[in-house]
Amino acid sequence: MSSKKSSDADIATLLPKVGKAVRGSQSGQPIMVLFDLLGRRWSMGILWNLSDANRTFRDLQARCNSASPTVLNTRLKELRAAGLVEKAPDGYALSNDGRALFRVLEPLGDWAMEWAPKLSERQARSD
Amino acid sequence: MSSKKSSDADIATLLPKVGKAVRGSQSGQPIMVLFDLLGRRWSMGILWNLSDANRTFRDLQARCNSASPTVLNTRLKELRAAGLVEKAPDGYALSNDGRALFRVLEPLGDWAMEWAPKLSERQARSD
DNA sequence: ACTTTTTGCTACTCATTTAGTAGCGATCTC
DNA sequence: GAGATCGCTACTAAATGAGTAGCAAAAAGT
Repeated sequence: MSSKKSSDADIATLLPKVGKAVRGSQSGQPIMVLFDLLGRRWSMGILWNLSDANRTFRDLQARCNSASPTVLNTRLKELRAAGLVEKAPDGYALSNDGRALFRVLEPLGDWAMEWAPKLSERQARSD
Repeated sequence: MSSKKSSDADIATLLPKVGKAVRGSQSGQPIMVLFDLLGRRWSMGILWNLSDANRTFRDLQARCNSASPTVLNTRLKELRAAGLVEKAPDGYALSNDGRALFRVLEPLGDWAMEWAPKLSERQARSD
C-alpha cells in the first residue's frame, strides 16, 4: 500500500511551485498564497475528506466525485509539499498543520448548509 | 462606470452552472458545492478584496495579480449568480451573504500568517 | 505457493479553463 | 471636445483537468 517510486522525490521539485509564481500569487500576502493553493480543484475537498479519517487514494478519489487520478495525485503532492497532508501506513492523513487549517475551515460546513437553500431558490427563480 | 449590456441577462444563464454538474459537484453536499465555487481561480481573492471596500473592475483586477479580464468577469458573474457579490454604484460589493461568508473565511488570514514562515522554511530545505 | 483482487499511480488523448493581449464604446476629467 | 479611464468582449496560446487504460506492487484469499 506504499509505492515509494519517484513520488517522494518529485515532492521536492514541486515545492517551489506552491505559492510561487506558478498560478500567479507572488503578491507576497500569505492569504493570497493560501488562496492560490486552496483555490485549485479538489484541494479543499481533500482536506475536508481527510478530516475525520485517513483515506486511501481510491477512497479519496471516490469521495471527490471521481476526480481523475492525475489531478488527485498532483493535489496530494502539492498538499504534502505544503505540509498539510502526509502519508500514513493506512493511506493519506492530515498533518498537524493540516488539522489546524481544517479547524479554521470547519465552520464553512455550517455556513454552506444555511446557504444551500438560498442558492436553490435563486436557481429556481431563474427558470 | 456601468455597462448594463448583456451582463445582467447572462447571469441567469450562468446560475444553473453554479453548484451543478459543471465542475462536478453534484454530490449534493452543500460544502462540496461551496468548495466547487470557491475552488476556482480568484474566487476567494475577490471576496477577500471586496471585504473592506467596494472595488472597480480594474482595481479588483490589479489586486488579483492582474488576473485576465475574462476570468475575472466570469468569476464576478458566478459570484453574483451565487448571491455573494452585487453591483454598487461605485463598483462591485459584497452582498449580505457575501459578508457573512467573509466573516467565516476571515480567520484564514491569521492562520495564513502563521503558516507562511513554515512554508518558506520547507521551501528553503528543499534546495 | 499461486491465483485473484485491490491499491497507488503513470501514460496517454481530448476537453475545458485560464493567461495574455488588443481594443471598442461608454463615461469621467479637464 | 480631447484625453484619459472605465467595464468589458474577442481572440489565440498555454496550462490545467477529465476520462480511460493499464501496470507494478501489495493484500487477501485458497
